[in-house]
Amino acid sequence: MSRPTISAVARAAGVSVASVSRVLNGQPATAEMTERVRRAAAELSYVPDARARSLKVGRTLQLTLAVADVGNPVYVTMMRAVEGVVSAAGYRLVVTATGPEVADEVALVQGMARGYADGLVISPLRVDDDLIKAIQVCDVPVVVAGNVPAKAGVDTVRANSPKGVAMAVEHLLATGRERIAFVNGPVDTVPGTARAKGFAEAIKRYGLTAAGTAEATDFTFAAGRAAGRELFRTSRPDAVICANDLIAVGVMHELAGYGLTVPEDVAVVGMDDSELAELSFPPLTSVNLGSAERGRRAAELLLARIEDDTRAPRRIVVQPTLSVRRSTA
Amino acid sequence: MSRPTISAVARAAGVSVASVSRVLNGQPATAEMTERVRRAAAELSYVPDARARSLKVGRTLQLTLAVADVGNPVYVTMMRAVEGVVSAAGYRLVVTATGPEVADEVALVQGMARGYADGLVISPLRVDDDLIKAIQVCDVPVVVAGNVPAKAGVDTVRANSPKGVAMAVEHLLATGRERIAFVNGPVDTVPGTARAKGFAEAIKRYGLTAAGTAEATDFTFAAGRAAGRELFRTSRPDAVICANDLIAVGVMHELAGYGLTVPEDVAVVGMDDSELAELSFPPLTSVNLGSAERGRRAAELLLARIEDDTRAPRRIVVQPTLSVRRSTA
DNA sequence: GCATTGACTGTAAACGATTACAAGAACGAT
DNA sequence: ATCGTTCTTGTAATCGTTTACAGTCAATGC
Repeated sequence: MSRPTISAVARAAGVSVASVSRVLNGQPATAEMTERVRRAAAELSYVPDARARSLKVGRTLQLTLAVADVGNPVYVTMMRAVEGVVSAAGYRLVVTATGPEVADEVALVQGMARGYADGLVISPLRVDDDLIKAIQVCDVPVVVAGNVPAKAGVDTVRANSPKGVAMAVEHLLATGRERIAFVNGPVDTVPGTARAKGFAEAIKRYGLTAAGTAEATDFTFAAGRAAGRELFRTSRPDAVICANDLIAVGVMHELAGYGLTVPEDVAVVGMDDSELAELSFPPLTSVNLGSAERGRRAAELLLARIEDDTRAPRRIVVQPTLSVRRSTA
Repeated sequence: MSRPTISAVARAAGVSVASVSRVLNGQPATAEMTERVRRAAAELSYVPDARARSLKVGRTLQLTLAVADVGNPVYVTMMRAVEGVVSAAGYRLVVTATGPEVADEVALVQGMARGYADGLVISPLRVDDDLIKAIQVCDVPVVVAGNVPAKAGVDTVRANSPKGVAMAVEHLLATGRERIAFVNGPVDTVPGTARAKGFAEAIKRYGLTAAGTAEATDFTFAAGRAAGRELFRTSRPDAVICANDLIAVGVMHELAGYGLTVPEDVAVVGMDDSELAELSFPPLTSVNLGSAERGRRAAELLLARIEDDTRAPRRIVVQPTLSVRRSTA
């Protein structure tokens, strides 16, 4: 048995479809009309068809969040934050995983024109001109949680990761470390380049040189572990800053394998301050790049843009904080 | 400038809308017709409206996955598995977080009637008659990843967690442990009751008594930590089985606080064998309840059900395996 | 050369809602 | 009693597609 339509309800209540629609959407009607429609709708357990409704009114009440990897705890944090804002505003959140390829992201943005959703928050790992162009010509509002050039003219919420790296360096120096190494993620990603630059600047500012660097092939535990092995083959730093928490945990595991203890022999700092930082052992000092706040602000920006499409694009920068835990004590 | 519609394309190409639709959907047409339509569509960068299309054809090509907590790594695993199957079949995956309340889940299932998606995989923490009834009367296919009574007559994929707990007990006994404690999650949840039952049966079978039990208020790290504290106030087990990995990690942190080392003083076993088990320190022995496989099978069941709605409901049970790591070495 | 076939193409009716517009009812003012 | 106003309700158009059906036209067979 198929779903009842609005005309079935109208027939059952003995009124017109227009009246049913009006009553169910809270427009004024007599008490008797309201009663009859309500009763008939309940009787048939009618629920309006979202497809038809969104075709007519031009809105789906769905928003999309696109992230590179649903498994990365930092995206989980962002997801929760976005979900909170979005559902409070009466929208449903659709979470999509883009692949690691920038082409996937371009396809996703172009696909938005199909009207699946009323807006998009995208957190791209890699950005190129195609993606920016796709966002610019996209006819549904898009907010980028990440770093794109100001001249692109798109709404943006980003972290200040160079400053975050600098905070980590300062903290390590202040706690007496002298030979600081850096394990980055893939340098052809947006966060990768930003963090590499931040580290280079920070140590230069303090007149230091890097006590070793390595590049993980990915922002994952396994890649972090491999990069840690690489790093310790040639260097003996007394502190390691890592491009994210997963890499940091990988490095800590590797250190344990060499009989080095954290924080006594080597201090380790992660980035993202994800739930993992708290769970890891020892608990990981981590640069909080404000993923929750970034998610929240991005969602708010998107809602505002949906409200008023003529507003000038805004670029929000969320400042980092440092969560000090035992891994650098 | 608003999106071009199919009639704009038809006008530009000098043909009828029906022809445009046919060409774009790959139905036979003359080479010239195909060429003209393709050219006009590309010219206007036309993409068909998903809302209108799904209203007409009655399908959205979206499937929904509903989980209680997007942050729980076990759901992340399941999510990835479902996403893989679903996108290979040409569907988009919509991930929704239900709240912890069963009423939220009922509302979600009822809301499916709006036609947001063509099917639903739901992994409910708590199940009651309302939820089962909602699933039964729901006119879009639903697959439950979890445990519901056979007489409910719904497609189901579930884990065998009693057997999983038994495997953990056997492993601990085989490695010389004698005083086994159990830290459960909330006992009013489906996995909570199943695991409590499994533990009670297993230790009885081996003629043991529990060396202590505690109940975390939630399947989270913080709750696990608190439950660990509770447990060790009164008991001195040499092994602890935990209802999931997050709780296990919480317990391990607590143990470290007492100067007890894992695995020398106390062995710890988690459940779910999530990514966290590998990351934790020491790496956590964990019962793999097959979340990836459960996700995969659930997705396949859903696709099959969409294909043929008359099939008798199936109940699939995925068998557990044990991933032995250092926490019980 | 004409009827028949077959392959394409166009016309128009859906899908299920919302909503502009018109029509009818009720009511008070003149 | 009549008119105008206001409030409620119904009729029908509309959103952008797909698709059943009918129509056109060339090719084929006799």
